[in-house]
Amino acid sequence: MTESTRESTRDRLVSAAYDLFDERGYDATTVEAVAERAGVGRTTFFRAFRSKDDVVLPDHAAVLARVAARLDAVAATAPPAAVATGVVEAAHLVLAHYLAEGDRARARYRLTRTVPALRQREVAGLQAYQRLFREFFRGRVGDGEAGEVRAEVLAAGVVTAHNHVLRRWLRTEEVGSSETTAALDRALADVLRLFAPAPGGGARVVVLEADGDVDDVVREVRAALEP
Amino acid sequence: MTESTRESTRDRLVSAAYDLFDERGYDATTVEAVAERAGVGRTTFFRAFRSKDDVVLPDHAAVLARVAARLDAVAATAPPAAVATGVVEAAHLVLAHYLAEGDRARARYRLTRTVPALRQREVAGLQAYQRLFREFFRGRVGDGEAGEVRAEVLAAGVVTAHNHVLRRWLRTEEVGSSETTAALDRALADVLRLFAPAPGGGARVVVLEADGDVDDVVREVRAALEP
DNA sequence: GCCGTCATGGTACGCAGTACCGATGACCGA
DNA sequence: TCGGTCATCGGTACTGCGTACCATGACGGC
Repeated sequence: MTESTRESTRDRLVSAAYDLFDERGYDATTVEAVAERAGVGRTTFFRAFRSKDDVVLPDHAAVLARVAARLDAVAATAPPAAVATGVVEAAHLVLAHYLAEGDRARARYRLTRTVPALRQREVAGLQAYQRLFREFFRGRVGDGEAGEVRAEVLAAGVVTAHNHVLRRWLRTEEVGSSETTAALDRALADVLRLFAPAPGGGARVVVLEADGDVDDVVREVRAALEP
Repeated sequence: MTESTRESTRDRLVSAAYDLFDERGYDATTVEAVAERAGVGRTTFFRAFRSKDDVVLPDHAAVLARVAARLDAVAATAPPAAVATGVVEAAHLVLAHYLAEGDRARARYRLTRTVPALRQREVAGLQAYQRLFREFFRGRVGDGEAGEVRAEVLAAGVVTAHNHVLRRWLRTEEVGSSETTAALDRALADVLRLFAPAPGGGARVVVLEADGDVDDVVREVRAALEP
């Protein structure tokens, strides 16, 4: 059988699975029932998907690979601005995929909310993204043990912020895509700013908010830096 | 009563499981074999543990409850210093549990590294901690949508930093407990400092590193704050 | 037309997890 | 001491996921 028809059976299996999960629920739906509705045998299902829950997240690997490719495109010596751009654009890749999916993404969200096995599966998927970003940040946010921790924490922050915005979109139906994109940018900027290296290179200072007097802030900085 | 029956059935099952997992591997060990070595029936195993992988993380729920209790002890109006202390002490509870476990914790680490199902289970456990810290930080690190994101990102940072230090201890055998405790404090301070509100209340400034001249830093702060 | 090659589907099996039920034994009041 | 009650245990049977194996048929090269 050719490649195109193999893909179509895969798609038919996904559609059949989502339909049945919606009708009877995840646990009450057997793999055999999904295969039967898709018009294939049970064996074919397990050839297309490694497990029953794999059919719920069919293109996780593909999106992950696209994110990895976008991050790989950033040179090791890239300046901070290019690093930030790479992160933001990688995040946009994921968001764009969800926005394109539309209703199916929302159906999956409902499933992962209610079925513990699928929730675990989804969290494991997030972990894969986090590992990607951790490797990406390694060496870019400091050296030594502190740098390692910072890279991992930053990666967790990026993934968490993205996931937060994504969940917000999935939860509420009236939020537009442009609004969601803007919210993602804001959230990512909030996270990335925390770890932004200072232009001078000697010290790293982050100003989160500046409602008070500037002199107070300066005094505070001096107190923190001078022994 | 003999020595073996004085130990609770649950503990006997855990020991039998870890022994067999070490001898034959996780997948090659059946629940029936574990129950048989523990001297009980298969039904009793499933009465003590909800699933096969539950026996690998037997006191996850207990440690989680202790952490929750420690965080609950922090008043909603507690000052930032008390908030930070609560977080650090809660993290120390988890670390202390691992240090007390010793070899079993290392055996579990090896298992979670090699068996995919157990790795998924472990990250799901981390998610539970993260949810706890998220609720704890909610309302303490800002209001509105930005505050929500920040609470979740901060929770992810705390859990990630803790997990990083913990994994480092699990990986290398020569690291002492006091050294690990110090590393945990450092890592948590690094994370918490990012979100620490300024004492003055008007501005928030974070000094991550200060290798350069103090005047340079001050100039930088002024440049960032003054429009 | 004949023969590899590969996707398919069917069969059988192991094992996790659940439901049910009878047996055992501890505890307690009479 | 006896009998009743109740909880815990172990055994049995069942569903369903996931895997291994094998026969079949379609396709393409020779």
